[in-house]
Amino acid sequence: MLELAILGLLKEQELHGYELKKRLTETLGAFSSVSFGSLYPALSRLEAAGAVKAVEANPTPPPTMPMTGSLGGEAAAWRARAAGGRRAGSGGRARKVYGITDRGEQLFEELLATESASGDDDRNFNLKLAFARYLPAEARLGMLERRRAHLVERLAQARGAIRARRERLDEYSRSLMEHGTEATERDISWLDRLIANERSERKGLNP
Amino acid sequence: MLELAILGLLKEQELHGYELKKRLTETLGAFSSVSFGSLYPALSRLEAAGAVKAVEANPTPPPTMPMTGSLGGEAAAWRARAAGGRRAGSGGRARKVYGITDRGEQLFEELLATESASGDDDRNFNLKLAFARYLPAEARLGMLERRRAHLVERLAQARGAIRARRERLDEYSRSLMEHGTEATERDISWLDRLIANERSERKGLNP
DNA sequence: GTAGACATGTAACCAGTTACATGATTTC
DNA sequence: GAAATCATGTAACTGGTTACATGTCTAC
Repeated sequence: MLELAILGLLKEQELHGYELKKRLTETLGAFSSVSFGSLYPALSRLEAAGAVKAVEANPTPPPTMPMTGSLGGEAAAWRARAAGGRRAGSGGRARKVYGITDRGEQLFEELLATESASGDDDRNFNLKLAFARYLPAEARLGMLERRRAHLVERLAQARGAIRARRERLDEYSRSLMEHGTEATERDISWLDRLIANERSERKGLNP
Repeated sequence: MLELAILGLLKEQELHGYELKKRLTETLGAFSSVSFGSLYPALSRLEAAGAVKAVEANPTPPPTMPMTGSLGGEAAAWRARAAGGRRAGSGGRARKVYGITDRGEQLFEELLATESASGDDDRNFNLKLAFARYLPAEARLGMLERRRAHLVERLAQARGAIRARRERLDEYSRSLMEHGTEATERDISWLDRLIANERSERKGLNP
């Protein structure tokens, strides 16, 4: 999971661990806080697997990103390679800037497509959605629909549980469960909007 | 965390592992799925620590629960001790029915009060709220307010992140983040309602 | 000269997971 | 007698965590 997030960020631009962590924390809600203690080992694993490699902090020409047309991130890219070689003008100890390899791109694709049975599920979906733009339209739609189905089922169960126990539920549990079902309802209709969007865009493209 | 959930359920009535798992799954949203592989070891640990003990599946008179006035749960209590001794009329292998001890009650209190720095945080809060009725009013209010403060901070950060990157965010990430902030806003106002409730009840009781 | 941001890494631990092993009882 | 459900448990693994160790550079 963390691997996926790392690869996804490195796909956009080369980064060193410290900067990577910042990005992880501030942009991917799924990783409100990764610790260095898990980030660096993850990077090592990826490096050992040949999915990323340490690059000379060369003057990387604005890394051509064909997919998004994202003009942004430039400031950060600059920050990441500041002043050429390792040990930049600002900041401390020598940094190791990583780039994604072809193997890494491949692995990313696999991880993103995986029906990741294990793990948090909610977190997982959020993370994958953050990288959904890299998925082919088909797969993306499938992912949204599976998620929707899953939430619908969860909602049904939650409602069942509430109905079955309503009177013997204390005030706090009841409020918690009701709030939970409301949140799930909203998640579902949010997904509905995303799905509708996908479909209309698809229709627009191959008429 | 699992320990807390187990103790909380055993506080209400004696249960065996299998039944415990069902309760965990269906009522505590925080444990949508605990596996036996973690439940049984947890029970062993608790038993080793003297927090729970295996009880003779005696004809337990309707376990007097002073705190909640919950009339419910009787059907399940019956199910749990069906037909007296171990190896009941229905179902398979001999079961081990656990009850909470004084040590366990104490541990429960500690776990519930703990500023559990580690772990999921969201999950954690939900679980604790489910047992909030066991907390003294003071502590309960404190817990709600800390949670609120935490969410407010998270909201501010999320908004900052969105503002800072709005244009260079792809459609999916943006939608995800916006949906996230909306959810957080709702969580906050839900908490506000709970907090208001606490205060008004407190006022009602010591005028 | 010291506080604080930048930067990387290791080791011990933790709370859960899956997969496996075992076995009784009921229902078809 | 096969399948489903009830019931308990172990072993190997996973994916993170905290705490610690180390070091550089900048700004006050």
